[in-house]
Amino acid sequence: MAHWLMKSEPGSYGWPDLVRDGSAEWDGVRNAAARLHLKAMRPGDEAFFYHSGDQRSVVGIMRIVRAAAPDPKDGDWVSVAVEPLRPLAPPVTLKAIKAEPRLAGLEMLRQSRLSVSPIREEEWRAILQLAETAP
DNA sequence: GCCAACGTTGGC
DNA sequence: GCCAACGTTGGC
Repeated sequence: MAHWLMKSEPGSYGWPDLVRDGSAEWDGVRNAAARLHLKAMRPGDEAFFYHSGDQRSVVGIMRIVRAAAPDPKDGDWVSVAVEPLRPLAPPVTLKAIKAEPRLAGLEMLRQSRLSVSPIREEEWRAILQLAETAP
């Protein structure tokens, strides 16, 4: 099972919206590198839900429930279907991520504008640990 | 509000 | 095919 990180502006679609909806089509991605990552996703993969903008935190974990299919709004692009698994309480802030040496190689730090990025196994565990040990 | 990073567009 | 200009994203 692979792990991912997916960003959204909470003002446009946030974790609470996903929890309310029960599932969502993760569409609107218009970046070639992000599209490659979407296409690599398999049902059962897990992804962090990251709030960009003011919050700048990983706020929850979701599960990929359907592989990539043509984006309903534009068939040149793709979307996957996701479901919320559980919130990260407390959220893991970008600040905490940057302060953790084990996360120095994180793709989302290297390319801050990339909205869908892969997360290595060790990195996934390190972020979960940050959530558990946060004050 | 500004700026860095990066993608896209259009002129040549 | 190159590159300058411009637009967007996201962090500070």
